[in-house]
Amino acid sequence: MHTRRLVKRSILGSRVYTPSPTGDGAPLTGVVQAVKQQENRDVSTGPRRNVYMVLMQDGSLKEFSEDEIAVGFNQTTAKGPLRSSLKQSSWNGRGNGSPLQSQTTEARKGEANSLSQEAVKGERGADGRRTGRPLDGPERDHTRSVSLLEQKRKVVSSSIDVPHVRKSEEEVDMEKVTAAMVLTSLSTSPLVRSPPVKVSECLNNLWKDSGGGFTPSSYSSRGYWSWSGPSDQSNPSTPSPPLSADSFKPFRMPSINGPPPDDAIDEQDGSSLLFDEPIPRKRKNSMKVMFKCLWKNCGKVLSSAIGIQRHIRTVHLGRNCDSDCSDGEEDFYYSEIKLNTDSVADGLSSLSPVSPSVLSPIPPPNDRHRRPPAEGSNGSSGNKENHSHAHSNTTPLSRSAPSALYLIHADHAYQATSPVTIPFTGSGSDSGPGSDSAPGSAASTSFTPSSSSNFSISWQSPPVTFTGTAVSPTHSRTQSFGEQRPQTIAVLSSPPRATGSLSRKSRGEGKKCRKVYGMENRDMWCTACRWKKACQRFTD
DNA sequence: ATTGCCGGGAT
DNA sequence: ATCCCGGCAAT
Repeated sequence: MHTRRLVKRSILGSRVYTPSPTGDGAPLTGVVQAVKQQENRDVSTGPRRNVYMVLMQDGSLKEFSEDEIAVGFNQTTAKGPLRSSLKQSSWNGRGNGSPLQSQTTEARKGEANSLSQEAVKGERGADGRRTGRPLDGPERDHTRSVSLLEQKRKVVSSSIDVPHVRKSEEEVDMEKVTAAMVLTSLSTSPLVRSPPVKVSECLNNLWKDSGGGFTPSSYSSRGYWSWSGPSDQSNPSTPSPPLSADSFKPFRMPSINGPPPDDAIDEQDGSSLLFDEPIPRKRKNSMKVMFKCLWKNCGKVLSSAIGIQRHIRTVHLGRNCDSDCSDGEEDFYYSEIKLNTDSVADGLSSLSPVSPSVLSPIPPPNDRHRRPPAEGSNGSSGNKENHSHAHSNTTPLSRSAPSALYLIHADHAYQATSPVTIPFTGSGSDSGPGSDSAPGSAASTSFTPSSSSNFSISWQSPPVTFTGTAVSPTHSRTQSFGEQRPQTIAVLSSPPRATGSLSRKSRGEGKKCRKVYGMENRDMWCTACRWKKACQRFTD
């Protein structure tokens, strides 16, 4: 998306010169707050005449026509941006509304324009900036009502000298961030998200301070969003509206395609979605996958596996190397969360084709592959058993958004059982899977989630297998009986592990090789018994 | 505690 | 593929 192009067209927040009200010829400077577009109704002024709301130095708001003001010192360059910024203004048609309200909407668009402010500033140069006067009493009162983001933008644009040389890396970052923010704001509810920029500081710096004040540390990519980091950690029950991430994710994709651009992006992603939208919105097609950090007290949720891996690797595992040197350990510390905003009832039924192994939030604590985060900081002794309760960490999550169906998909291979094979005993050489002699059994094994768009999950078939009464019709006692179990009938059921204990073959009652021959005659056992597999000789 | 055997590692 | 074993669950 061409952020830069879009962005360059805004005039909002730009400093302009206005004719002196006293007519003494000394121009005043002001900052464009909004643009009114007087459409054809005002024919006298010509077609598409613009009126700019300009916040003057003395705190007053004045309207100026397009002809009366000039951006910066260069009047000719002003016209372009001025005119083209029409569509960005939300003031139009809302002139009677409260300024704050309209600025709220406007502010979000303003975020997209922050870059343009740099561009404009480049044209404006230092001259215009220095004409500002120190702020004194009345001005402060007035400017307090100016939207926060507006302030931020202005500060960024007016107080930082950004030489073009510097634009290489940071600007690219900024563009990404900006793009992300714009897209986020477009897709989220119009709730005001107050930026963590201190208003008073901004106001103070707005006019008088051209140098110091606001230092855009790393172009606010990390600094700007950093508030959610600590609070997130200390407050696991932070409402985490995955739906915003939901809508956010598609826009993120392009940036993820390449080499993961920047840690800040990923981090910010998760952070912003935790912060962004306290009120989840319903979406139609709302099955999304998020990745939740299972580390104790972390619970960070990111929308990309890369991001969460990086998060775990850097934050928890304390590894600084990039993703190449990952040994896959991160995999143990996050889990996939499937978010479903449909009703729970819907969720369960609609879910099964999508992810069959979705049920238990976290693999059971006895899982030996899942190591507790031992090497963490100081290794506080309580951590270990806590980790096994990692799934309980998700409860605050679900509590905070009760309408959403949270399904944590443990995607590790060891949790999936082998594909269901339906051996047919007897009949000599069973010619392969194609034989459809058993209606309804074989066909179900190769289930392709046709309706579920583009999930490329090549999931194993569900593990629930009934072992039919082991009809071993021609029960030969030869060792070469073969390894297959007789007649295991697979049944596809949607919540595969719900009947977990059934997945284990019920214990055989009859004699087994071990019983019959005893340990001392182990060599007489059937191979399965020797291998501690299900006995094939004395099947029940 | 014993036993059956699943899941997975080693070769 | 074969062999072995840890460990779970049923008994």
